[in-house]
Amino acid sequence: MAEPAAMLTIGQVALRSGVAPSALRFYEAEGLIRSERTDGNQRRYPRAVLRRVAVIQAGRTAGIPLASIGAALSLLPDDRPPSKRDWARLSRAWRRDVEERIALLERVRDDLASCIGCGCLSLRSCRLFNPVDRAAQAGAGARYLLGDEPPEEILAQ
Amino acid sequence: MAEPAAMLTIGQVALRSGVAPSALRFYEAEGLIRSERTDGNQRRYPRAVLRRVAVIQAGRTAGIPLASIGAALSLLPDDRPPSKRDWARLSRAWRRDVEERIALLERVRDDLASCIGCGCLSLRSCRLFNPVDRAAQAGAGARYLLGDEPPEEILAQ
DNA sequence: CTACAATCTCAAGTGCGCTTGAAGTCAAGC
DNA sequence: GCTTGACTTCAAGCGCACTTGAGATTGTAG
Repeated sequence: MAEPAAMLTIGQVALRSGVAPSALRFYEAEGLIRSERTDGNQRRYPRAVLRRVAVIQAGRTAGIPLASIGAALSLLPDDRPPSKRDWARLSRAWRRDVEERIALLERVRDDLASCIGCGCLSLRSCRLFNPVDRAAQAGAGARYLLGDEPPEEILAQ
Repeated sequence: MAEPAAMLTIGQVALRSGVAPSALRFYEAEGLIRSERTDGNQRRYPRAVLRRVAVIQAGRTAGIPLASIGAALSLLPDDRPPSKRDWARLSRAWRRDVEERIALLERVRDDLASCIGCGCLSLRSCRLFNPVDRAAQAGAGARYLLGDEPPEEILAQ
């Protein structure tokens, strides 16, 4: 006697997820979520969409680009609960991303702290000017190539 | 006998900082850095600009919007080394931002971990669906307003 | 003096993640 | 049956942080 599992309107999903209808339509256009349609062409979502939207939200918070989130979501079943393995795979992959991001931020935090110590006056030791893994960013590469002398010159004021 | 402290061309600053000339011009247009000009109207930077650019880079890495970085920089002297107090002020302010951001990411990380445990099958305990401080994001407010029942319904598949 | 790389300005373009607006359709309550 | 609010599509716009390109000028090495 499983009921038809009432579908949600876009407004209801928006309310429950905290995501604007326009964003939901956008996600659908980008293939991150799907909907069925009424005879009158209005979207109807299975409840499972809320899970997907929650995952999208978590990914966005973690700074993962929408396209990557979409790729990850495509590994999950579309409107059925993901299996433990499905989920573990996605979860692990993101965890690494998140932890890298955390490590980067911790480094910035520590650099800021160390700069309080050095006062940035005689900052031979200031890590802000030793941008070790700055290249790790999505930069245009080619950072500190040839002319990269040690901060010596920078230090002279 | 302090020499004229040779100025840097935009290309040199680009090379040493790892920031593209176009970005340096952009930063100047936005008031984050300044330059002097040669008779022929080319930019010349004092070495101190490298400090400012490094600060900009650190801020960007920390996810601080350029405008806020600009505001922070405006508290620092323009082409002289900042005093310990100047620096400590900026440094402390950003440190809080960075730590908030880290805390947010740690929460996402932990949520992902907890979801491995719950498998998202019977996720009464899944924190992904309990978006506690999701509202802390730069969202459009109004998240989980009235119709915000506990995940009960979400849980039903 | 000349050649050539580097620099200049200004306008327009890019990528991401949406939002907004116009013009029209649908669905639910009275 | 009608009104009203929620919904539809499509195109365009926005904010951020830059990049790109055109066309002109500068600065330096030979």
